[in-house]
Amino acid sequence: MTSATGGRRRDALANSERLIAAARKVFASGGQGSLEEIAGEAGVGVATLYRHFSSRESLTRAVYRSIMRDELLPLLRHSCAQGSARQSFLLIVERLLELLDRERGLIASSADFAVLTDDLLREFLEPFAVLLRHAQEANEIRADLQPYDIPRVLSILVVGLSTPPASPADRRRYVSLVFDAMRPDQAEPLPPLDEKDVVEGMRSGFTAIRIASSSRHPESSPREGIHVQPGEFG
Amino acid sequence: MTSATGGRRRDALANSERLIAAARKVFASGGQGSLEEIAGEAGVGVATLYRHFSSRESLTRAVYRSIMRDELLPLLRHSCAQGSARQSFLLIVERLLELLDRERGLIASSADFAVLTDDLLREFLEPFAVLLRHAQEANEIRADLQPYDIPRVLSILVVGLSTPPASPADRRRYVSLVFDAMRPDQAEPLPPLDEKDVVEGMRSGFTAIRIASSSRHPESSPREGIHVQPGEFG
DNA sequence: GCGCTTACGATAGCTTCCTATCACTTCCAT
DNA sequence: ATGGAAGTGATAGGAAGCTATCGTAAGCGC
Repeated sequence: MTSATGGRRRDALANSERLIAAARKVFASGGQGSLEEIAGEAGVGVATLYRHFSSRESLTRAVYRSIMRDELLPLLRHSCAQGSARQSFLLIVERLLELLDRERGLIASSADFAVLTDDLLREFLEPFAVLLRHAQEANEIRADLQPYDIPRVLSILVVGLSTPPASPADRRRYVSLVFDAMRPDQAEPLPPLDEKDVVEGMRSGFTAIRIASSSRHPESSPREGIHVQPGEFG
Repeated sequence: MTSATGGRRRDALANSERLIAAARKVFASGGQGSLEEIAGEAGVGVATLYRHFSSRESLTRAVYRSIMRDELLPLLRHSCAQGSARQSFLLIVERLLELLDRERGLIASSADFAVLTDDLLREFLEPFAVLLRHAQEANEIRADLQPYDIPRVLSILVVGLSTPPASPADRRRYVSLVFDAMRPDQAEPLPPLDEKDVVEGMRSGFTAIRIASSSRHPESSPREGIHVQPGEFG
């Protein structure tokens, strides 16, 4: 039981990563590609692909997570250290939209791109919560927004402006529109969040940022989660 | 060439409608159902299904359109005659969300539910434009929103709150949030719409409400469009 | 009513995703 | 270094979407 790798053999771990890299490459070429093609690109048999990822959806999720980890995590680390928190959210949405614009294959490969995006953004709940608190303390964002709202709103925006793909101008327009709704001087107090969501958010998001949505997708393995040092974003 | 039916034989037209009804029934039972199952339910062979609908996506689109026509059109007719236009938009989103909550099968059957929703809502551009103008004249909605924005914003909301399905409380919350962004006393003027969209909207939406997005889905036949009497919503 | 056109059912076959099996190889703890 | 656990490729096969064909039936213009 090699603690760092979750007890998996080194070759298995390597194959897993090669599969994700291969899928990422195939997706980047525009199409979703057959699973055989992806397995071939990774230099393994299709059976091995299925051993690591129970379905196309599962592989796609891993790829998406890998992209988010590479692109979003640095951005978040940087944002927390400095700058307007409201601006950071803007940056994150725009960055995400921009990179998804080049990832039509990934989107095509997702059976449910919206659910995927929502799940993955929820894994960033802790850093989002920190950013939100900063923004609210600076009176940049309305006080009745709660941490759980952030991944949800971001995913609604990202999905809504990726499918169908919006032009850069339209992206700016609708992102601005929604961000206008987050101003501190709002017209009406928001209706409350569903209690269930809040509780779930607290439980799965704040203690340790792993898979926030394991209940919806039990096959997802925790070892594939996005890992954030607890308290790193304070 | 029987003008009203677009020159199709009566039995073919009937089969088309039976197929839509059958699919609607199968979808309502929760699953997406195999196409053979749907064809069986309609009492026709699977080849006939493909003769009328080139793919599952095409059939799903027809079902979705049929639902929208049945549910949304009366609501729009009623809204235009009376009441707050802003309230009408609210009603439409909520109505749509409510009925989609019972249509998980339809959603599952859509390869791209977001594109479908966006396309279909765009077919209502004219009545939306009328409602918007009323709302703006009554200073209920910010003046820099344009007709084309309405279907887009509505589809973003509807899709974002249907996948993953949001609780009624969450739906109210996020609908309220976005509608707050549409208030007349907005913080910042919106960045402009993409010119291309505006032009396309004008061309395909305002002259005659048929298929607003024929360029993206050429296989859609005009005869299946949602028909609105020109000028009915004024 | 008649004949042409259109639409039909049945069926066979292709592709992709996915499951399952099995003999063989690689890794790793001891 | 070695035995056993973990991992692997190859492959066969099933389900579903989709295409294509063909002989037959039904609608429609005349």
